[in-house]
Amino acid sequence: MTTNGSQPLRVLVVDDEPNIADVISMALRYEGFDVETAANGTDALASVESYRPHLMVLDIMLPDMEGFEVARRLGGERAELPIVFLTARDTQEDKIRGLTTGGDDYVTKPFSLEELVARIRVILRRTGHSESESSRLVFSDLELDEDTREISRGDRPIELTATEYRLLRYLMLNPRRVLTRAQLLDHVWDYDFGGDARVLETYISYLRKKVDADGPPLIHTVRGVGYSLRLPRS
Amino acid sequence: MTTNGSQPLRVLVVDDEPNIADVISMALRYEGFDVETAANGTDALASVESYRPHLMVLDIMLPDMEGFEVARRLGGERAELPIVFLTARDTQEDKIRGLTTGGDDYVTKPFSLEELVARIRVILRRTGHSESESSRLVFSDLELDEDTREISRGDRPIELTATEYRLLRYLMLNPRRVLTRAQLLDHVWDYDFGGDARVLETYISYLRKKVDADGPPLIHTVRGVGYSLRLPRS
DNA sequence: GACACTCCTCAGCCGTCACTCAGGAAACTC
DNA sequence: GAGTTTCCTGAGTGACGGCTGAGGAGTGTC
Repeated sequence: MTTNGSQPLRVLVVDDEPNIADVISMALRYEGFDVETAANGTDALASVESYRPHLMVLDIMLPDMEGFEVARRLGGERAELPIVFLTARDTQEDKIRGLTTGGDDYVTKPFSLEELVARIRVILRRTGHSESESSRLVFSDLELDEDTREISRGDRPIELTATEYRLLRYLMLNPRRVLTRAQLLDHVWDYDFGGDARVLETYISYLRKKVDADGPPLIHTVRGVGYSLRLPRS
Repeated sequence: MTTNGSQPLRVLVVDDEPNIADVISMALRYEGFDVETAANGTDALASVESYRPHLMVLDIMLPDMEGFEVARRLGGERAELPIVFLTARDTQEDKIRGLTTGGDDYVTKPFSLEELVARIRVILRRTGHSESESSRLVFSDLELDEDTREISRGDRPIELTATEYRLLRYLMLNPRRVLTRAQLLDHVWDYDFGGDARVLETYISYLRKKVDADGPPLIHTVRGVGYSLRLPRS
């Protein structure tokens, strides 16, 4: 679904916390990207030279230098390498502003993997690196536009909240596949979400009310495992 | 959106601060221009020869010579190369006025990227290099003329302040797409703006009062994400 | 120097959203 | 069919995001 034909897109993930770097790179590999990681700014710069990534995920806080410094030292190559910055929530946003240009974006920690992957997708699509110029996800008569965030079932528009949107989007990215509760919680909720796992059920319930209100149900429970987006097997 | 068919327009960016040069060149590449940079006057002159840009963005303060000097030394080519000068806010404007010819313009630092790109667009359109002869942005019954800066909704003219204009223009350049708060702040406000992010809400409020005063609302809030210019869904 | 205007800050209000909780329904087990 | 586990969903709540009116600082104008 996300393969780029013959050449997978290369993403360089730069974060000094191994846990974070691993989680991100695993998610991206799963999405069909080729991934390398670096744990500090020096290695990151070297890796840009050798690995030639199409996009970089760059933590602001690195042991040897700030992420901004890495971006600055890229010099001319900077222009061709879009960056998704990772920042702590309390970081002043103004530090980032001005350093992010048309192609860049940033995500505040803690984030959900869905959030991060979605941002990466949008950027790669805009910079023309992605094969799919369309931003629409379609399953049966259910459609989701990632640019405008508009959702519709048949002709009927559907309004979703932010969390509902992330959940439905993740389901639509993996149609027919059974997604475990753990997968859903990991991808849709922030990675440090420690709350009750039953939120998921609540939000599945919300989604059903809005998405499966009329028409055959698309959201199916797989008891003991998780949920799946599929057509009813009549 | 901004591609020029087969031949992208070439812009030479001359600034000795790498951060500034990078930000500008990234923004312009993102807008579909072909970009080269130079860090001083000597390189700039050489690059004009070899690169043959359609337009030059030229900082006044360069390590080896003033931007004016660069312009002067261009000699005969000067007439065919429009220049957007970058000046510090405290520079005497009369110095610039004397040196800018009909096709030129200037922008004071710090500027917003939208501002700079808009000026470049206007100049290229006037010199006949741009493919789009129209300077009008239209969305539904809302119209914005980039040359005259006139805005109207239906038959009713709308008066906007400078910031309101930049904000509405950026929204109209990206109709239907959801623009994040970060994107809006990056593009509409000066690149070193460090103030409260809530300005954005204030200006959205102003715009709504003027633009959405009568007629269906076009400016929509996407909670937790940003804003979007779109028609109400049924 | 008075005035007008624009930009931005600030604070209070309000609605909505994310999440929790609990009762009960459904499904599986034996 | 009883017991157990899993899941569904309505109600409730705290907190956050967003809107807007008021006002201050800065700048240009006459």
